[in-house]
Amino acid sequence: MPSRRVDPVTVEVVELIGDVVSRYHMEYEHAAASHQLTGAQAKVLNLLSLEPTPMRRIAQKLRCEPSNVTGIIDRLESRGLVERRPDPADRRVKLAAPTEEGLQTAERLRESLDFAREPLAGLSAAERAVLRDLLKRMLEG
Amino acid sequence: MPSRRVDPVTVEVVELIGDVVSRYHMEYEHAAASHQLTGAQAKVLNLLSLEPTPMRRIAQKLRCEPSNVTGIIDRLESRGLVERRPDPADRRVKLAAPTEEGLQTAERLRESLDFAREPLAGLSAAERAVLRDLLKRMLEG
DNA sequence: CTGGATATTTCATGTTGTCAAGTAAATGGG
DNA sequence: CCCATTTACTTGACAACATGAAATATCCAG
Repeated sequence: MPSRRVDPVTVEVVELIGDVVSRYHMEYEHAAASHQLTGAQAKVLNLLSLEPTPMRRIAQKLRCEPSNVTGIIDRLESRGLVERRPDPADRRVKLAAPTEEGLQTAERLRESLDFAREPLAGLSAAERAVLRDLLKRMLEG
Repeated sequence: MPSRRVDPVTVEVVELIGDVVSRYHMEYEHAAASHQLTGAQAKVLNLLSLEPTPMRRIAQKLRCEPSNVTGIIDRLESRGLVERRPDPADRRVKLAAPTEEGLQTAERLRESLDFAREPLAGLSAAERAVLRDLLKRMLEG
């Protein structure tokens, strides 16, 4: 029995979420590309702009293998946006940290990531609060 | 002007949408992998299960270059899930169509894509309707 | 019929992703 | 202290996905 008790509203919501996901990606990639970054690079640079992070931790955040992070950091480093620093507390660890230029790029990137802010302008403050609560409960479930 | 009037609720909603997107992807990839498919292959197979589709049209749906679709269809075809058919109306066009096995796989895939349905179960019918309307207005904006 | 547009493929190339193997450093039980 | 194990990272091999340019076949308008 493939689809039993399929509430039509649920189906609609599922489709809308698919649309949101699709739009999110499109606009994220576009914003990244406008700074000559791929989506993955933009994600990592944004992460590092909060604080220098060990390679392993980056892999966990990205939910990928650590060996993958090596390549992404390599490419960011070769462009002078990121550097590897030793961790004074553990010589095995390398902390990836943004350079000055990397921080500036991350800042400009954040500014161009208005994709979710602008569409939300159409909702009132009360509606945004309702949306927040519904999304929160959906994610908890 | 980097950050003018950044409503904290808006920021929260943006973050939650990021979470939704991340979770959607994770679960989509997982569902696809459980049928030995990549995310892109699952997306295409699902698309084709609705109707046979020209290569070019698939590229438009995926928002990628047509040359990319060639490879994805190649891999699906080599596994017997999809076949290329001539378009009787235009001999330049190739229609990608699911095989019988491809249709069955698409059907099973759909069943395992409950990722968005299950979390929504935590919301009442009225709440789902509100969520639908808010998402709809957000996407229109 | 010819010239330009369209649909697909092929090839070269780059990024992201996996896995297995290797190096270096930390850690804990004897 | 010493050795075995674990942990962090890199390397290398390989596959999928993505782009762009060039080739081929077909369509279509003039």
